[in-house]
Amino acid sequence: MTKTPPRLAALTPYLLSKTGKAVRGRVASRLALRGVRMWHMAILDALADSGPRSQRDLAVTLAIDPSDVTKVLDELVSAGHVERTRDPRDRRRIHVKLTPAGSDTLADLATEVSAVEDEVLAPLDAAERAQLHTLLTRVFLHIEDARG
Amino acid sequence: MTKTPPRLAALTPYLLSKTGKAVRGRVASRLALRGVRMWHMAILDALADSGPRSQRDLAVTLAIDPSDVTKVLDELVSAGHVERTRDPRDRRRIHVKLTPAGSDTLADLATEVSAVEDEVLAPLDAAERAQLHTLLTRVFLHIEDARG
DNA sequence: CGCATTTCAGCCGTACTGAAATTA
DNA sequence: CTAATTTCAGTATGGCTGAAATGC
Repeated sequence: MTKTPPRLAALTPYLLSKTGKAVRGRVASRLALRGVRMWHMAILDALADSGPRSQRDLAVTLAIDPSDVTKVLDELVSAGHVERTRDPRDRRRIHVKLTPAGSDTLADLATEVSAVEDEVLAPLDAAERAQLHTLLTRVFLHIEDARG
Repeated sequence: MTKTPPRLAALTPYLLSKTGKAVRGRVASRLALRGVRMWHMAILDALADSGPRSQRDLAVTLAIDPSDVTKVLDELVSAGHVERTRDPRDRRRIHVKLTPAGSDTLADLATEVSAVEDEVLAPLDAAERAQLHTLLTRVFLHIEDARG
């Protein structure tokens, strides 16, 4: 029984921060069963959505540090989920491409996240879930472009 | 311009995790200006809400590791925000009490958090903010008692 | 020369683990 | 003796910084 102090619970930022952390933890646990972490999935997702792209692009799009992109890609490559190839037109750039295996894995990971979604949003009916998603999306977009 | 991959944006857990993290970051920056971190405020809040209590109680209530409670309290004590006294009836326990200075500081911190709330929820009107808060509260409570 | 991209080595803050010291 | 509370020391992890290597 962990009754949060009322003053904290009254603050929306606190609720956002706390539920966000809890959700992240659950998703991370699930993904760990498949041997990946958050950034692995995010990168696979970005590649599936917008096709092959440079590491730099991935870093900017996902707001992740370029040096961390390198590490995550090292693992994704050795797992056979993505392929790295030098861009012949600008040899500084490295193009990253999803492999069929990576695509399959991504589908599995999405299933895991959906499972977490069902768990976490259990107390809400379909309309309420949609409402929450809409409100969060608006807040999220607002935050996103408030920082470039 | 950080356009999140559509597949990720479609997942409520992702939105929760991401906005939660962003909000946490903003709150942390604000609190840092006053020389404190999240847990400092959470502990001050818990003390303001329910009066003096043992470190163990604080740890359980806030779901923070007892050893971390020790460290945070070290800082709160030397800042003059709380007082530690041994419980005479059970000398293993240490009772923690808010000082007037701590109480004042807490009020300031709450103001900072409210400012962040206004920033973050800017795109929502009053009714929508209330809606979001209600939905989040239900999800939060559900998560909270799903883990003891 | 300046600038962009990738990579590496290391640091820092947070959270967790394990064990000691004290008291019940 | 077992269990509860506080504390300390060490560990692991993620995100960050700074610089090197390469190419524009």
